[in-house]
Amino acid sequence: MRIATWNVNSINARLEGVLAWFEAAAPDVAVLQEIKCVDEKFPTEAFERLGYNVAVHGQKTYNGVALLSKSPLEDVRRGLPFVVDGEVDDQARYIEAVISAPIPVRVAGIYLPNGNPLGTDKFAYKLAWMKRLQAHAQALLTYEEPLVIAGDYNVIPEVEDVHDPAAWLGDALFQPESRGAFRALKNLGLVDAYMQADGAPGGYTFWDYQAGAWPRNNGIRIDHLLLSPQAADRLNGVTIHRDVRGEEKPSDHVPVVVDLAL
DNA sequence: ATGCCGGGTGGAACCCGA
Repeated sequence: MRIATWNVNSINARLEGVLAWFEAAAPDVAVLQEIKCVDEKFPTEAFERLGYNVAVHGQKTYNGVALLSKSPLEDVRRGLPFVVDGEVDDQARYIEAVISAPIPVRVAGIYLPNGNPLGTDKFAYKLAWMKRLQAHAQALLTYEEPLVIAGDYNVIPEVEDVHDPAAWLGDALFQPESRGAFRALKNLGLVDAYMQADGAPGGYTFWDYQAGAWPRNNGIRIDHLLLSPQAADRLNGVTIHRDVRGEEKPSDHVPVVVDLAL
């Protein structure tokens, strides 16, 4: 079973290229981030024609996530639980479902907050969101089942994951607090699929639109798939579809696909 | 290069992304 994650930077602006990629790559499951539309504006029928079941957690203008699967979706959750009662969150950044394959797998799609600039409520929101994610991941891990938490984490885990580390020292994606929270998440018992399957430096998944970042390969690795032990034990490989970045009207992120023996 | 590009909104200029 192949499970993909892709920040598409507006599903409707990107639809033609996204559908072409889905026809060619044909992942069994995919999570999309930054769809930038409400549920009713998501091109559900176009994906259904390709054989996908569709679950959407959208919002107007910003954020928005979707989960697609050729097998039926069960137990769909939209939004992370709150750690403290009474908290509110109007940003659509989390979707989760159980894929009813012969061996079921729970797949979560996340669009983790960017957090820039530092010293603002945006960075505090990022760290608070990561705490909520950690609490929920800890709960899910108690099920001891195949689990994949995939998406745009907006965290550069290590210096090997960035072409020009010095340029990112003041950025929320490369702060010790952000990297520490990502490590804490992994320390619950989750495995970074790319690091287990490959681990080569420079496995970038994002290149800025500006300043010739793509032709200069000035990239960062921020799109990750974290696996529970039951999923990691079935890991066949990970593929970063970096060529997609060079196509017409690309997203600034490329798809990352994990292959699990499920 | 704390916005050079690019998308969305709304109908110009501004918010947001990483």
